[in-house]
Amino acid sequence: MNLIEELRWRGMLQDMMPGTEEQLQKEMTTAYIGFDPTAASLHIGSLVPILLLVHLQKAGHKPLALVGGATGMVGDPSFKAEERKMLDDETLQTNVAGIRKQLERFLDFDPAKPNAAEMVNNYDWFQGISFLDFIRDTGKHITVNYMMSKDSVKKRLEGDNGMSFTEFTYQLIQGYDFYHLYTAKNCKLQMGGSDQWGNIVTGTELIRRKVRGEAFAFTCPLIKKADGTKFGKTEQGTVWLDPARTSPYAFYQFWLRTTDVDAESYIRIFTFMEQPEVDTLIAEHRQDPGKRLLQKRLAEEVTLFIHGKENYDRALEISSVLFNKDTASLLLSLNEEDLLTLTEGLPSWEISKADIAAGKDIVSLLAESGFLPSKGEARKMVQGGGISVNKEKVPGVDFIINTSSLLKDKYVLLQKGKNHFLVKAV
RNA sequence: GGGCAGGUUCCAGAGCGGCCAAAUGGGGCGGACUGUAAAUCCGCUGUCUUUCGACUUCAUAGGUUCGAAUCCUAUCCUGCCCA
Repeated sequence: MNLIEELRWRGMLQDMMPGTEEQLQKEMTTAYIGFDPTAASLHIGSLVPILLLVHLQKAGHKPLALVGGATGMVGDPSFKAEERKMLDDETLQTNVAGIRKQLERFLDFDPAKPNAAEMVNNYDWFQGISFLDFIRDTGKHITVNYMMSKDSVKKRLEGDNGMSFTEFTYQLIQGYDFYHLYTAKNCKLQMGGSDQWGNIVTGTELIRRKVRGEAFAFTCPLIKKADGTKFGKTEQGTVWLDPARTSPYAFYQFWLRTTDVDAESYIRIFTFMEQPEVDTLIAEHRQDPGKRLLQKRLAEEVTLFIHGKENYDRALEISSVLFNKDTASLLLSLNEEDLLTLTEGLPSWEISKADIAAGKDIVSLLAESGFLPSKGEARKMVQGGGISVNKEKVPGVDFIINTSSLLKDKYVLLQKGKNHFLVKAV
Protein backbone atom coordinates (compact mmCIF):
# COMPACT_ATOMS: atom_id res chain seq x y z
CA MET A 1 0.00 0.00 0.00
CA ASN A 2 1.45 3.35 -0.87
CA LEU A 3 1.83 6.15 1.59
CA ILE A 4 -1.09 8.23 0.42
CA GLU A 5 -3.52 5.33 0.42
CA GLU A 6 -2.29 4.33 3.83
CA LEU A 7 -2.83 7.78 5.25
CA ARG A 8 -6.14 8.13 3.51
CA TRP A 9 -7.83 5.17 5.15
CA ARG A 10 -6.42 6.27 8.47
CA GLY A 11 -8.10 9.61 8.06
CA MET A 12 -4.81 11.42 8.10
CA LEU A 13 -5.15 13.35 4.89
CA GLN A 14 -6.68 16.77 4.67
CA ASP A 15 -5.31 18.75 1.74
CA MET A 16 -2.92 17.56 -0.90
CA MET A 17 -1.25 19.35 -3.77
CA PRO A 18 -1.88 17.88 -7.19
CA GLY A 19 0.92 15.58 -8.27
CA THR A 20 1.98 14.61 -4.79
CA GLU A 21 0.90 11.03 -5.10
CA GLU A 22 2.62 10.66 -8.45
CA GLN A 23 5.81 12.12 -7.06
CA LEU A 24 5.82 9.63 -4.21
CA GLN A 25 5.34 6.77 -6.60
CA LYS A 26 7.98 7.97 -8.99
CA GLU A 27 10.99 7.92 -6.69
CA MET A 28 12.26 7.94 -3.16
CA THR A 29 11.20 11.35 -1.98
CA THR A 30 12.63 13.45 0.78
CA ALA A 31 9.98 15.10 2.88
CA TYR A 32 9.97 17.24 5.98
CA ILE A 33 7.86 18.41 8.85
CA GLY A 34 8.63 21.24 11.20
CA PHE A 35 8.48 20.96 14.96
CA ASP A 36 7.93 23.96 17.14
CA PRO A 37 10.47 24.25 19.96
CA THR A 38 8.12 25.82 22.48
CA ALA A 39 9.22 23.34 25.13
CA ALA A 40 12.06 20.93 25.76
CA SER A 41 9.80 17.99 25.18
CA LEU A 42 7.34 17.05 22.52
CA HIS A 43 3.78 16.46 23.56
CA ILE A 44 0.86 14.47 22.32
CA GLY A 45 0.01 17.15 19.81
CA SER A 46 3.27 16.46 18.02
CA LEU A 47 2.49 12.81 17.80
CA VAL A 48 0.68 13.10 14.52
CA PRO A 49 3.57 14.81 12.73
CA ILE A 50 5.89 12.18 14.15
CA LEU A 51 3.64 9.43 12.90
CA LEU A 52 3.51 11.02 9.48
CA LEU A 53 7.28 10.86 9.33
CA VAL A 54 7.29 7.26 10.50
CA HIS A 55 4.73 6.26 7.89
CA LEU A 56 6.76 8.09 5.29
CA GLN A 57 9.90 6.24 6.21
CA LYS A 58 8.07 2.92 6.28
CA ALA A 59 6.92 3.62 2.76
CA GLY A 60 10.55 3.93 1.74
CA HIS A 61 10.92 7.68 1.64
CA LYS A 62 13.35 9.88 3.47
CA PRO A 63 12.08 11.90 6.43
CA LEU A 64 13.57 15.16 7.60
CA ALA A 65 12.59 16.48 10.97
CA LEU A 66 13.06 20.19 11.12
CA VAL A 67 13.35 21.75 14.51
CA GLY A 68 12.47 25.37 14.29
CA GLY A 69 15.28 27.12 16.07
CA ALA A 70 14.72 30.15 13.87
CA THR A 71 10.97 29.97 13.39
CA GLY A 72 10.64 29.45 17.12
CA MET A 73 12.03 32.90 17.56
CA VAL A 74 9.25 34.39 15.50
CA GLY A 75 6.12 32.48 16.43
CA ASP A 76 3.51 31.15 14.06
CA PRO A 77 0.42 33.35 14.00
CA SER A 78 -1.71 30.81 12.10
CA PHE A 79 -5.24 30.79 13.43
CA LYS A 80 -4.09 31.95 16.81
CA ALA A 81 -5.95 34.69 18.59
CA GLU A 82 -2.91 36.55 19.78
CA GLU A 83 0.81 36.75 19.62
CA ARG A 84 2.66 34.31 21.73
CA LYS A 85 5.46 35.07 24.10
CA MET A 86 8.94 35.23 22.73
CA LEU A 87 11.42 32.67 23.86
CA ASP A 88 14.91 33.70 24.63
CA ASP A 89 17.87 32.26 22.84
CA GLU A 90 19.03 29.98 25.56
CA THR A 91 15.70 28.25 26.25
CA LEU A 92 15.25 27.85 22.56
CA GLN A 93 18.54 26.01 22.23
CA THR A 94 17.71 23.77 25.17
CA ASN A 95 14.35 23.00 23.67
CA VAL A 96 15.76 22.20 20.28
CA ALA A 97 18.21 19.78 21.86
CA GLY A 98 15.49 18.11 23.91
CA ILE A 99 13.23 17.60 20.94
CA ARG A 100 16.02 16.28 18.81
CA LYS A 101 16.74 13.65 21.39
CA GLN A 102 13.14 12.48 21.49
CA LEU A 103 12.69 12.30 17.76
CA GLU A 104 15.69 10.08 17.46
CA ARG A 105 13.77 7.37 19.23
CA PHE A 106 10.98 7.15 16.72
CA LEU A 107 12.76 7.37 13.41
CA ASP A 108 15.55 5.35 11.90
CA PHE A 109 18.61 7.55 11.65
CA ASP A 110 20.97 4.80 10.53
CA PRO A 111 23.09 6.57 7.90
CA ALA A 112 23.75 3.30 6.13
CA LYS A 113 20.18 3.30 4.86
CA PRO A 114 19.38 5.37 1.81
CA ASN A 115 16.25 6.72 3.43
CA ALA A 116 17.78 7.43 6.81
CA ALA A 117 16.02 10.12 8.75
CA GLU A 118 17.80 13.38 9.37
CA MET A 119 17.39 16.27 11.72
CA VAL A 120 17.80 19.82 10.59
CA ASN A 121 17.59 23.10 12.43
CA ASN A 122 16.60 26.14 10.47
CA TYR A 123 18.62 28.32 12.77
CA ASP A 124 21.66 26.89 11.00
CA TRP A 125 20.82 28.52 7.72
CA PHE A 126 19.00 31.55 8.99
CA GLN A 127 21.74 32.77 11.24
CA GLY A 128 23.89 33.62 8.24
CA ILE A 129 21.21 35.55 6.37
CA SER A 130 20.95 39.26 6.97
CA PHE A 131 17.65 41.04 7.04
CA LEU A 132 18.50 42.99 3.91
CA ASP A 133 19.53 39.88 2.04
CA PHE A 134 16.34 38.23 3.03
CA ILE A 135 13.97 40.93 1.95
CA ARG A 136 15.85 41.38 -1.34
CA ASP A 137 16.29 37.75 -2.29
CA THR A 138 13.19 36.22 -0.84
CA GLY A 139 10.68 38.91 0.10
CA LYS A 140 10.89 40.15 -3.47
CA HIS A 141 9.20 37.03 -4.78
CA ILE A 142 6.08 37.04 -2.69
CA THR A 143 3.55 39.85 -2.61
CA VAL A 144 1.97 41.10 0.54
CA ASN A 145 -1.38 40.67 -1.14
CA TYR A 146 -0.63 36.99 -1.51
CA MET A 147 0.41 36.66 2.09
CA MET A 148 -2.61 38.51 3.37
CA SER A 149 -5.05 36.40 1.47
CA LYS A 150 -4.20 33.37 3.59
CA ASP A 151 -7.01 32.30 5.89
CA SER A 152 -4.54 31.82 8.69
CA VAL A 153 -3.57 35.47 8.44
CA LYS A 154 -7.05 36.80 7.81
CA LYS A 155 -8.24 35.63 11.15
CA ARG A 156 -5.64 37.76 12.82
CA LEU A 157 -6.33 40.73 10.61
CA GLU A 158 -9.97 40.59 11.54
CA GLY A 159 -9.34 39.97 15.22
CA ASP A 160 -9.00 42.47 18.01
CA ASN A 161 -5.35 42.02 18.71
CA GLY A 162 -3.71 42.87 15.44
CA MET A 163 -0.64 41.12 14.19
CA SER A 164 2.92 42.31 14.43
CA PHE A 165 5.18 42.47 11.43
CA THR A 166 7.30 39.79 13.04
CA GLU A 167 4.45 37.35 13.00
CA PHE A 168 3.39 38.33 9.56
CA THR A 169 6.86 37.43 8.35
CA TYR A 170 6.45 33.93 9.68
CA GLN A 171 5.03 32.34 6.57
CA LEU A 172 7.85 33.73 4.54
CA ILE A 173 10.41 32.32 6.93
CA GLN A 174 8.78 28.95 6.86
CA GLY A 175 8.46 29.19 3.11
CA TYR A 176 12.16 29.84 2.94
CA ASP A 177 12.83 26.70 4.93
CA PHE A 178 11.15 24.65 2.29
CA TYR A 179 13.05 26.48 -0.42
CA HIS A 180 16.32 25.89 1.38
CA LEU A 181 15.67 22.20 1.89
CA TYR A 182 14.54 21.90 -1.69
CA THR A 183 17.81 23.28 -3.02
CA ALA A 184 20.14 21.89 -0.36
CA LYS A 185 18.65 18.46 0.20
CA ASN A 186 16.41 17.88 -2.76
CA CYS A 187 13.47 17.84 -0.41
CA LYS A 188 10.34 17.98 -2.51
CA LEU A 189 7.57 17.46 -0.03
CA GLN A 190 6.36 19.18 3.07
CA MET A 191 3.81 17.75 5.43
CA GLY A 192 2.11 19.22 8.44
CA GLY A 193 -1.12 19.89 10.25
CA SER A 194 -3.86 21.48 8.21
CA ASP A 195 -3.29 24.77 9.99
CA GLN A 196 0.04 24.86 8.23
CA TRP A 197 -1.41 24.65 4.74
CA GLY A 198 -1.06 28.34 4.07
CA ASN A 199 2.54 28.45 5.20
CA ILE A 200 3.40 25.34 3.25
CA VAL A 201 1.90 26.63 0.06
CA THR A 202 3.92 29.81 0.38
CA GLY A 203 6.95 27.54 0.38
CA THR A 204 6.03 25.75 -2.80
CA GLU A 205 5.23 29.11 -4.36
CA LEU A 206 8.62 30.45 -3.39
CA ILE A 207 10.32 27.41 -4.89
CA ARG A 208 8.39 27.90 -8.11
CA ARG A 209 9.24 31.58 -8.38
CA LYS A 210 12.85 31.49 -7.27
CA VAL A 211 14.09 28.42 -9.04
CA ARG A 212 11.14 27.31 -11.15
CA GLY A 213 11.06 24.12 -9.13
CA GLU A 214 8.12 21.90 -8.40
CA ALA A 215 7.45 20.96 -4.82
CA PHE A 216 4.59 19.13 -3.17
CA ALA A 217 2.67 19.09 0.04
CA PHE A 218 -0.09 17.48 1.98
CA THR A 219 -1.57 18.10 5.37
CA CYS A 220 -3.20 16.05 8.05
CA PRO A 221 -6.41 17.14 9.77
CA LEU A 222 -5.95 18.58 13.22
CA ILE A 223 -6.98 16.18 15.90
CA LYS A 224 -10.14 17.25 17.62
CA LYS A 225 -12.30 15.63 20.16
CA ALA A 226 -15.88 14.97 19.20
CA ASP A 227 -17.11 17.49 21.72
CA GLY A 228 -14.97 20.15 20.13
CA THR A 229 -12.60 20.66 23.03
CA LYS A 230 -8.87 20.66 22.72
CA PHE A 231 -7.08 17.42 22.20
CA GLY A 232 -4.14 16.52 24.36
CA LYS A 233 -4.91 18.38 27.53
CA THR A 234 -5.87 17.04 30.91
CA GLU A 235 -6.48 18.91 34.11
CA GLN A 236 -2.80 18.42 34.84
CA GLY A 237 -2.11 20.20 31.60
CA THR A 238 -0.31 19.02 28.53
CA VAL A 239 0.39 15.34 28.05
CA TRP A 240 4.08 15.10 27.28
CA LEU A 241 6.07 12.36 25.65
CA ASP A 242 8.85 12.77 28.18
CA PRO A 243 8.25 10.25 31.00
CA ALA A 244 9.76 12.71 33.45
CA ARG A 245 6.99 15.19 32.69
CA THR A 246 4.08 12.82 32.18
CA SER A 247 4.50 9.42 33.75
CA PRO A 248 3.81 6.42 31.52
CA TYR A 249 0.92 5.65 33.83
CA ALA A 250 -0.63 9.07 33.30
CA PHE A 251 0.07 8.76 29.62
CA TYR A 252 -1.67 5.40 29.46
CA GLN A 253 -4.61 6.78 31.39
CA PHE A 254 -4.96 9.65 28.97
CA TRP A 255 -5.64 7.26 26.12
CA LEU A 256 -7.75 4.93 28.18
CA ARG A 257 -10.16 7.74 28.92
CA THR A 258 -10.87 8.38 25.28
CA THR A 259 -14.55 8.56 24.46
CA ASP A 260 -16.19 5.97 22.24
CA VAL A 261 -16.62 8.36 19.35
CA ASP A 262 -13.04 9.52 19.39
CA ALA A 263 -11.58 6.08 19.93
CA GLU A 264 -12.64 4.89 16.50
CA SER A 265 -10.68 7.57 14.73
CA TYR A 266 -7.77 7.59 17.17
CA ILE A 267 -7.08 3.91 16.78
CA ARG A 268 -6.50 4.51 13.08
CA ILE A 269 -4.41 7.61 13.52
CA PHE A 270 -2.31 6.78 16.52
CA THR A 271 -1.58 3.10 16.05
CA PHE A 272 0.05 1.14 13.29
CA MET A 273 -2.60 -1.55 13.31
CA GLU A 274 -3.66 -2.83 9.91
CA GLN A 275 -7.01 -2.02 8.45
CA PRO A 276 -8.66 -5.47 8.77
CA GLU A 277 -7.68 -5.75 12.40
CA VAL A 278 -8.93 -2.26 13.12
CA ASP A 279 -12.23 -3.00 11.42
CA THR A 280 -12.72 -6.15 13.46
CA LEU A 281 -11.85 -4.40 16.67
CA ILE A 282 -14.25 -1.55 16.00
CA ALA A 283 -17.01 -4.01 15.21
CA GLU A 284 -16.37 -5.87 18.46
CA HIS A 285 -16.33 -2.68 20.37
CA ARG A 286 -19.68 -1.62 19.01
CA GLN A 287 -21.15 -4.92 20.11
CA ASP A 288 -20.25 -4.22 23.68
CA PRO A 289 -18.85 -0.76 24.21
CA GLY A 290 -18.88 -1.28 27.96
CA LYS A 291 -15.87 -3.54 27.64
CA ARG A 292 -13.87 -0.62 26.33
CA LEU A 293 -11.89 -2.86 24.00
CA LEU A 294 -11.01 0.01 21.74
CA GLN A 295 -9.76 2.26 24.47
CA LYS A 296 -7.68 -0.48 26.02
CA ARG A 297 -6.06 -1.40 22.76
CA LEU A 298 -5.49 2.20 21.81
CA ALA A 299 -3.84 2.97 25.14
CA GLU A 300 -1.77 -0.17 24.86
CA GLU A 301 -0.49 0.50 21.37
CA VAL A 302 0.38 4.11 21.92
CA THR A 303 2.01 3.53 25.30
CA LEU A 304 4.07 0.70 23.85
CA PHE A 305 5.18 2.88 21.01
CA ILE A 306 6.22 5.79 23.16
CA HIS A 307 7.33 4.21 26.42
CA GLY A 308 8.04 0.56 25.66
CA LYS A 309 6.85 -2.74 27.07
CA GLU A 310 8.11 -2.43 30.60
CA ASN A 311 6.48 0.91 31.20
CA TYR A 312 3.28 -0.25 29.60
CA ASP A 313 3.08 -3.29 31.86
CA ARG A 314 3.61 -1.14 34.88
CA ALA A 315 0.99 1.37 33.78
CA LEU A 316 -1.46 -1.44 33.28
CA GLU A 317 -0.73 -2.88 36.69
CA ILE A 318 -1.11 0.45 38.44
CA SER A 319 -4.35 1.06 36.61
CA SER A 320 -5.80 -2.26 37.62
CA VAL A 321 -4.98 -1.63 41.25
CA LEU A 322 -6.48 1.82 41.23
CA PHE A 323 -9.56 1.21 39.15
CA ASN A 324 -10.66 -2.31 39.93
CA LYS A 325 -14.08 -2.84 41.43
CA ASP A 326 -13.04 -3.93 44.85
CA THR A 327 -10.04 -1.75 45.22
CA ALA A 328 -10.32 -0.78 48.85
CA SER A 329 -9.72 -4.29 50.06
CA LEU A 330 -7.40 -5.07 47.17
CA LEU A 331 -5.28 -2.19 48.27
CA LEU A 332 -4.93 -3.66 51.73
CA SER A 333 -3.89 -7.01 50.35
CA LEU A 334 -1.09 -5.65 48.20
CA ASN A 335 2.43 -6.66 48.95
CA GLU A 336 5.32 -4.30 49.36
CA GLU A 337 6.49 -4.77 45.79
CA ASP A 338 3.17 -3.87 44.22
CA LEU A 339 2.99 -0.81 46.34
CA LEU A 340 6.41 0.14 45.15
CA THR A 341 5.18 -0.02 41.60
CA LEU A 342 2.43 2.37 42.53
CA THR A 343 4.93 4.79 43.95
CA GLU A 344 6.78 4.96 40.70
CA GLY A 345 3.79 5.81 38.60
CA LEU A 346 2.03 8.29 40.82
CA PRO A 347 3.04 11.73 41.92
CA SER A 348 4.04 11.56 45.54
CA TRP A 349 5.18 13.46 48.57
CA GLU A 350 7.02 12.54 51.72
CA ILE A 351 6.14 13.25 55.29
CA SER A 352 7.82 12.12 58.48
CA LYS A 353 6.33 9.13 60.19
CA ALA A 354 6.20 11.05 63.44
CA ASP A 355 3.86 13.63 61.92
CA ILE A 356 1.51 10.91 60.82
CA ALA A 357 1.68 9.21 64.17
CA ALA A 358 0.70 12.49 65.79
CA GLY A 359 -2.37 12.60 63.58
CA LYS A 360 -2.66 14.81 60.56
CA ASP A 361 -5.91 16.47 59.52
CA ILE A 362 -6.91 15.72 55.97
CA VAL A 363 -7.18 19.33 54.89
CA SER A 364 -3.63 20.22 55.87
CA LEU A 365 -2.29 17.07 54.35
CA LEU A 366 -3.95 17.75 51.02
CA ALA A 367 -2.65 21.30 50.89
CA GLU A 368 0.84 20.73 52.27
CA SER A 369 1.53 17.81 50.00
CA GLY A 370 0.75 19.98 47.03
CA PHE A 371 -1.95 17.63 45.82
CA LEU A 372 -4.40 20.51 46.12
CA PRO A 373 -3.34 24.13 45.83
CA SER A 374 -4.62 25.47 49.15
CA LYS A 375 -6.40 24.61 52.33
CA GLY A 376 -9.47 26.46 51.14
CA GLU A 377 -9.49 24.36 48.03
CA ALA A 378 -8.90 21.19 50.02
CA ARG A 379 -11.76 21.97 52.36
CA LYS A 380 -14.16 22.60 49.52
CA MET A 381 -13.14 19.40 47.86
CA VAL A 382 -13.64 17.35 50.99
CA GLN A 383 -17.00 18.99 51.62
CA GLY A 384 -18.03 18.27 48.07
CA GLY A 385 -17.27 14.60 48.60
CA GLY A 386 -14.43 14.58 46.12
CA ILE A 387 -11.67 13.17 48.28
CA SER A 388 -10.89 9.59 49.17
CA VAL A 389 -8.17 8.11 51.33
CA ASN A 390 -7.09 4.58 50.47
CA LYS A 391 -10.17 4.34 48.28
CA GLU A 392 -12.58 5.22 51.07
CA LYS A 393 -14.43 8.48 50.83
CA VAL A 394 -13.44 11.06 53.40
CA PRO A 395 -16.56 11.83 55.48
CA GLY A 396 -15.72 15.37 56.58
CA VAL A 397 -13.12 18.08 57.01
CA ASP A 398 -12.22 16.95 60.52
CA PHE A 399 -11.01 13.58 59.28
CA ILE A 400 -7.63 12.67 60.74
CA ILE A 401 -4.90 10.62 59.12
CA ASN A 402 -2.87 8.57 61.56
CA THR A 403 -0.80 5.42 61.69
CA SER A 404 -3.81 3.22 61.10
CA SER A 405 -4.27 4.85 57.69
CA LEU A 406 -0.87 3.67 56.53
CA LEU A 407 -0.65 0.90 54.00
CA LYS A 408 2.23 -1.41 54.81
CA ASP A 409 3.12 1.06 57.50
CA LYS A 410 4.32 3.49 54.87
CA TYR A 411 1.86 4.78 52.30
CA VAL A 412 -1.34 6.76 52.17
CA LEU A 413 -3.23 6.87 48.90
CA LEU A 414 -5.05 10.14 48.37
CA GLN A 415 -7.57 10.56 45.62
CA LYS A 416 -9.41 13.40 44.02
CA GLY A 417 -11.85 12.18 41.45
CA LYS A 418 -9.87 9.93 39.16
CA ASN A 419 -6.57 11.40 40.19
CA HIS A 420 -4.37 9.62 42.62
CA PHE A 421 -1.58 10.84 44.78
CA LEU A 422 0.71 9.01 47.13
CA VAL A 423 1.94 10.19 50.50
CA LYS A 424 4.98 8.35 51.83
CA ALA A 425 5.77 8.27 55.49
CA VAL A 426 9.49 8.13 56.14
C1' G B 1 -0.14 63.23 13.88
C1' G B 2 -6.00 63.82 14.20
C1' G B 3 -10.88 61.58 15.32
C1' C B 4 -13.72 57.58 17.35
C1' A B 5 -14.36 53.10 20.21
C1' G B 6 -12.17 50.18 23.83
C1' G B 7 -8.87 47.72 27.93
C1' U B 8 -13.45 43.89 33.86
C1' U B 9 -12.09 37.96 37.34
C1' C B 10 -9.52 31.36 32.84
C1' C B 11 -12.44 33.07 28.17
C1' A B 12 -16.65 35.72 26.19
C1' G B 13 -19.34 39.50 28.18
C1' A B 14 -22.67 42.58 31.82
C1' G B 15 -22.04 46.34 35.41
C1' C B 16 -21.38 52.80 34.82
C1' G B 17 -21.02 56.14 42.60
C1' G B 18 -22.87 52.34 47.84
C1' C B 19 -27.14 46.32 47.53
C1' C B 20 -19.92 44.35 43.60
C1' A B 21 -15.44 39.50 44.74
C1' A B 22 -18.54 41.76 40.55
C1' A B 23 -24.80 39.27 36.47
C1' U B 24 -25.04 35.65 32.55
C1' G B 25 -22.87 32.09 29.32
C1' G B 26 -18.69 28.99 28.28
C1' G B 27 -14.68 26.39 30.21
C1' G B 28 -12.46 23.94 34.43
C1' C B 29 -12.90 20.87 38.93
C1' G B 30 -15.92 17.70 42.02
C1' G B 31 -20.51 14.70 42.95
C1' A B 32 -24.79 11.47 41.30
C1' C B 33 -25.81 8.06 37.16
C1' U B 34 -22.58 4.79 34.04
C1' G B 35 -18.52 1.56 31.11
C1' U B 36 -12.21 5.30 34.14
C1' A B 37 -17.58 6.71 27.76
C1' A B 38 -21.46 10.15 26.13
C1' A B 39 -25.84 12.72 27.61
C1' U B 40 -28.30 14.61 31.93
C1' C B 41 -28.77 16.61 36.80
C1' C B 42 -26.35 18.89 41.30
C1' G B 43 -22.29 21.65 43.80
C1' C B 44 -17.74 24.62 43.61
C1' U B 45 -14.86 28.10 40.68
C1' G B 46 -9.97 35.61 43.65
C1' U B 47 -6.62 34.49 48.23
C1' C B 48 -6.58 33.36 53.44
C1' U B 49 -9.92 31.77 57.23
C1' U B 50 -13.95 26.45 60.97
C1' U B 51 -18.33 30.47 60.80
C1' C B 52 -18.29 35.66 61.42
C1' G B 53 -14.82 37.88 58.57
C1' A B 54 -10.09 39.77 56.68
C1' C B 55 -7.24 40.86 52.47
C1' U B 56 -5.97 41.73 47.16
C1' U B 57 -8.53 42.50 42.29
C1' C B 58 -12.04 45.52 37.21
C1' A B 59 -4.86 48.39 31.99
C1' U B 60 -1.12 51.84 35.14
C1' A B 61 -0.31 56.11 38.34
C1' G B 62 -2.51 59.87 40.80
C1' G B 63 -7.08 62.67 42.28
C1' U B 64 -12.49 63.79 43.71
C1' U B 65 -15.75 61.44 47.43
C1' C B 66 -17.85 59.21 53.86
C1' G B 67 -17.60 55.54 49.78
C1' A B 68 -15.05 54.25 42.92
C1' A B 69 -14.79 48.74 38.38
C1' U B 70 -18.07 52.90 38.01
C1' C B 71 -16.47 60.33 38.16
C1' C B 72 -11.76 63.45 36.95
C1' U B 73 -6.41 63.87 35.19
C1' A B 74 -2.15 61.86 33.10
C1' U B 75 0.23 57.58 31.08
C1' C B 76 0.49 52.87 28.52
C1' C B 77 -1.82 49.35 25.23
C1' U B 78 -5.48 47.71 21.27
C1' G B 79 -9.00 48.19 17.27
C1' C B 80 -11.37 51.24 13.52
C1' C B 81 -11.41 55.67 10.50
C1' C B 82 -8.77 60.09 8.54
C1' A B 83 -3.81 62.18 7.41
